[in-house]
Amino acid sequence: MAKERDEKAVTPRSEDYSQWYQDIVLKAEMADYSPVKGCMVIRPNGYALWENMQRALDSMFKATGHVNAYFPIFIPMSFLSKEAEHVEGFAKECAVVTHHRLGAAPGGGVQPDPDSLLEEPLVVRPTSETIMYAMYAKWIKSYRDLPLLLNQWANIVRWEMRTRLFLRTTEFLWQEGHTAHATHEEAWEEVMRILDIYRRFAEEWMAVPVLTGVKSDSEKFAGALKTTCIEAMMQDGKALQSGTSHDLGQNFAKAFDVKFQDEKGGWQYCWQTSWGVSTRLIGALIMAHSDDQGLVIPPKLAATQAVIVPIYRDDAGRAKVLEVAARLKADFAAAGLGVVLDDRENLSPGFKYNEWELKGVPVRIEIGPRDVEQGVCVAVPRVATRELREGEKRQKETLPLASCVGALKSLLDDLQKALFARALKFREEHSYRADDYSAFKQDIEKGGFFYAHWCGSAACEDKVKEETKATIRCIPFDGEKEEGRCFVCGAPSQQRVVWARAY
RNA sequence: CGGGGCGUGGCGCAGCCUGGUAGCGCACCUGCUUUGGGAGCAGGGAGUCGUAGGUUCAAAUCCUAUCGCCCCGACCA
Repeated sequence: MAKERDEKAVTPRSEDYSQWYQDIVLKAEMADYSPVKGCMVIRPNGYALWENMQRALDSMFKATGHVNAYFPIFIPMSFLSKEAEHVEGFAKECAVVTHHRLGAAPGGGVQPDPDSLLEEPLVVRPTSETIMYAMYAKWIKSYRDLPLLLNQWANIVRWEMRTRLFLRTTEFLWQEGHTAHATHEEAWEEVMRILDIYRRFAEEWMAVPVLTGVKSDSEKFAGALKTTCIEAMMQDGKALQSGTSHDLGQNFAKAFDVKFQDEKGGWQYCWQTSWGVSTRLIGALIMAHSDDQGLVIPPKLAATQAVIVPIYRDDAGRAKVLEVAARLKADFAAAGLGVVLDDRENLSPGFKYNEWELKGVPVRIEIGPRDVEQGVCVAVPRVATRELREGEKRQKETLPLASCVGALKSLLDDLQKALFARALKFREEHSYRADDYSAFKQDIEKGGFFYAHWCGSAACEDKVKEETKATIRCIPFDGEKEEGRCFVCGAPSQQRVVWARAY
């Protein structure tokens, strides 16, 4: 029995965190490996989550004046080399299209037709700054054309050496916003406006608390003046960069000649921003909330908020229970809740409980003959929203059928809050002040965020990375000014920065 | 690109060392009994053992080559 259970269950986090993560993704049917190395198939359970994320983010972008557009997946190779830093940052991971036709191969099968060699190879976009700004140069002529606030939802390709489901795959889905402004101030406001949207999305929808801050120079986006980010802590104490918003200054504007005539008739280069979040957020969500039972999805992002599991002994009882269950389902659906009635036969209720827990459905509703008799049902949140009472193994709430919809809604609400609170508590319990570098070298092994003084030099940063694998995750915006000394070299420092090992 | 591991019914594995013509669990199909935390019994279908060579009377097993995938590290969202 124990062995059978092992086969169905996920590997416990304590045993092998990385295997646990993989098990969750595969067994909850979020994604699967594809025939192409490094690429994954996002299955309906995973894609539904992405769609809900898209919907929430997209409406926040729209509410702040952004509009969607779509640019080509192929970029002329020469575009990549127009901005020096940018090409250096991405050259190593670009897929290149060199032919436009297949022909018969000598040994059978097909091969690229040598006669179809492209004059200029095309790069599969690793990000779209270059091709978008080539167009911006064409569209922007006057200060009246600014600001230009575009976003696109797209797939991109980065040929990574090592991939992990959702966290880093060769192809992934994301949104990339690209804006052009008349002044640096406006551009910077945009950078911060978007970062705040990302923070709010992470905290309010994903229930994942994030730090916001600026990247050190060595961690910033290739071609940017400044990169701001949201950083989340995973349950193994590692950091996950979950979104970035870049101040591009005029670097790309100069490279692509994106300029406008101001009120006085003079020509000026635009100030630009770019920002993005990707399907990596799904990885963040999994690693922030899920447990050894399986996936945990916050109610606000779940496609299915509740699953109803009917319980019965015989045909008569079955009919009665299913009738009530169906009515309950209709009531939930009418209230705008995603609900599934699991009326599959020959599967025991216990089996269904485990399966839906594995898939992360926020609330399970049990309804059996006893409940029908008393006009109630039993609601079980995926994660407890309150302290368990004496003798209580898991939180089960008995809800009168009459007021069930409202009760479920508030239970979902409580769950959303509980998940955030739990994640925040976890982060706080794994955040430390580090003043002594040699102690830090020991402590970093256990994971967590370490707030330490840093002199600002890349040399100290490199040394730490070399010796501990930890990097500066961000220079937090809300960090207090505090006189101190770099914990590596002892030079003066005005503020603590956040160090951690990262994905 | 280094280090490790793995390719055997749909999934997870055993068998390989010591060659003898493929087995277990789960899943699936049928029937009956079941259903408040992963149900039981009976019957059934399904695998050219990653690929290509070689050794041998005989290869999942030994030898050689090759392909692929996963994990860990260096690069990155």
